[in-house]
Amino acid sequence: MADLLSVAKLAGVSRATAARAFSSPDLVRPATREKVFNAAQQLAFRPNKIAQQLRSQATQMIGVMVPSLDNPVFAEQLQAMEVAARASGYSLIVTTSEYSPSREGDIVEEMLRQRVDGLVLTVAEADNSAVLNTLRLETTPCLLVYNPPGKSGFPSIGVDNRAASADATRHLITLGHERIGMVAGPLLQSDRARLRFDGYCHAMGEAGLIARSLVEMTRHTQADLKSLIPALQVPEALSAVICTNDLLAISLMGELQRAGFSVPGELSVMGFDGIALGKHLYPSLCTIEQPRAEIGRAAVHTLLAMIRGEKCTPAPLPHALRKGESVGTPTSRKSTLSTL
Amino acid sequence: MADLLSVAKLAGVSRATAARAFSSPDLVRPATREKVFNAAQQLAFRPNKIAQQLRSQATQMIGVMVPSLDNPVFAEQLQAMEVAARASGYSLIVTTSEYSPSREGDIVEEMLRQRVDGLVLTVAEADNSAVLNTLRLETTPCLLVYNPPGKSGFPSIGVDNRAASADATRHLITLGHERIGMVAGPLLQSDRARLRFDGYCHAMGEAGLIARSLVEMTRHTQADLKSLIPALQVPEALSAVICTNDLLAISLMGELQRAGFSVPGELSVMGFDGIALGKHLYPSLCTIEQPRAEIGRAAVHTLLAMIRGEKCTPAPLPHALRKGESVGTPTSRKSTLSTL
DNA sequence: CTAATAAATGAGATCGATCTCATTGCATTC
DNA sequence: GAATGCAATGAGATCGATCTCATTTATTAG
Repeated sequence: MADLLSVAKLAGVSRATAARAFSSPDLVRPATREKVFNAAQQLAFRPNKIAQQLRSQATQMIGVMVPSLDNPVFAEQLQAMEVAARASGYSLIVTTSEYSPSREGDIVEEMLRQRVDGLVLTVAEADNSAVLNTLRLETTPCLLVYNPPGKSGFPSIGVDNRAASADATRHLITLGHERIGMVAGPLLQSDRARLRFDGYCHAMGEAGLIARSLVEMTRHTQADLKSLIPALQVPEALSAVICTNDLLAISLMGELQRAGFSVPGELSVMGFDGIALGKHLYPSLCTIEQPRAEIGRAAVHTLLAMIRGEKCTPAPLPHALRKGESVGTPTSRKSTLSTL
Repeated sequence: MADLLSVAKLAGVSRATAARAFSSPDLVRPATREKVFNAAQQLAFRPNKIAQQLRSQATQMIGVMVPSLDNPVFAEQLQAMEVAARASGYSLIVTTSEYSPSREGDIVEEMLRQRVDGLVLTVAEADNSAVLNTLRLETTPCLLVYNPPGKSGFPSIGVDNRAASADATRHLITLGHERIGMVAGPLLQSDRARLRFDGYCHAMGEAGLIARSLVEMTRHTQADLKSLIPALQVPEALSAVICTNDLLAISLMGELQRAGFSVPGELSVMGFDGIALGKHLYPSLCTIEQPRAEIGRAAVHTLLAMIRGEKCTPAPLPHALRKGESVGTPTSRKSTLSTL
């Protein structure tokens, strides 16, 4: 691959002049500039970013780590990030921790070696995170996404999980539900899932209702969900459940219907996240919509500001309650489902 | 950030020795090695990949371009790619073309400037693609994913779309369906969607059935899908439709049900892709499963082989027919849906 | 037409790691 | 004790672009 030096030679100028023809064309006489451009054309010259990065000590690359791209909530965020980053001349190095805190460290170390200009991370646990403790000593700007801001001290982009979950709960309460449960995936270890549980408890208490102890599943598989159904058939009937994320809600809804229960007739199901697909299902998923694309864009723009050296304390982004057919009033219910 | 030179100084050795302590420890006397390691530790030395890349003329980075991460079929592939790449010491630069051929060129150029060791692309049109024509002149290994192998001349990872679609059609025919339609998204311009239409036509002809002219939607929105429903209510009733992808199938299914039609009672709906969510819906989506994760892994391994200089002509990966509740027999049908 | 000033260009260093080649040091052998 | 050999280390070049500073060329003024 042709480099600047060969272009310069062919054009009969020095490296410096050839470089200037590209980076500051107005410092170069038009005639000379043309000679350089022609030479570059002939040799199919393509500037080497690596050399530029080494020289300029900036890579224009953002390191991104999400738990998994199998969950659309992260994929949709990433899609928006990519567009926003590219619009600002940045590229993304994308990695997935597969929900494993131990991998988080290796991944981040690798990205630091690559000298990314900044990091956008979603970690398992923002407080008490090994990676974040390491990063605190580094100068590379780092921004959290979805993780609640907190002791970690890092700026964070996302919604107020506690408030959002409380809103979801109140929505059900307003519809007349009283026996409301919460179902969490295998990731209750996740900080945001816990906040969602908090919010639910808060809203329940506020309405004088009993927050049921939460159903936490060890794994998120079809079999596990199925096994959840009999577990729901005990003394007191639940009329609604909130799932800590949409994937879980959709799966649960499917299993309930498959087992012959009507949603929302016998049980209302609410999700959390607002993945795009939920809108198109029947019944459509009632959920808390996190503005995934907006979160992605805000993450990029905030990080770029941090890279420029600005101090950033982003405010939580607004969530929205997305009504959906998966939630109804409890009145019409003739349930056989029971509480735990 | 501390560099090797400062480590060398602190350790009282030359740069060369310090470098060797890391890259070929056995060439360095144990005592010296220790001095270097200690110095590195003290200075929090972190090797600079950029310098290594410039020197070694290899980045250990793979450039990936997919149309959009909003479609789980790409997100799931990418998830597997990331894990496979990391396992081999490679990183991914991820970009999205947003289905725009014009963006494809810029994106690939950018990745070439970054000197990625190889490219994994999903383009709009493999034959007659501007990007691929450019890349043909380059030495950077390039591999297509999902795009059918063809005139482009680039190796390609994916299933046999034509055969898979024919299998889907035959599945419906075997169940007794005769009036089978096909619904395509806004992307019939996409090469794979056309092959799927071909396969459908082929299987229909083979069974002596009439391949309906295909319904192509200009956009893939809820409103558009809704408008499709009356368009289906003409003279002859369809008993089944195949959608060119799962997202479309899921949305269609939702709209049909919302409009009061029973799936599969009045209309069987089949998808294509096999995104994970389809399994958990009710009715679960009957579809052609592309092995997304396997495709992602194969893409990485094949590309790495190409980078090593091996010639690669990967065989199509096997697809699978995933049975699902969205498809039934036409007998029980009391349809009001009609053909076009 | 020359002096003074501005514009254009070139030489060389730099970013950080690594490779080649030369040199030093130590040990083995006769 | 000198010679031969290998192990360990250092000096310097290299990867490709860009920046600083010096130098040359062009321009304007007097």
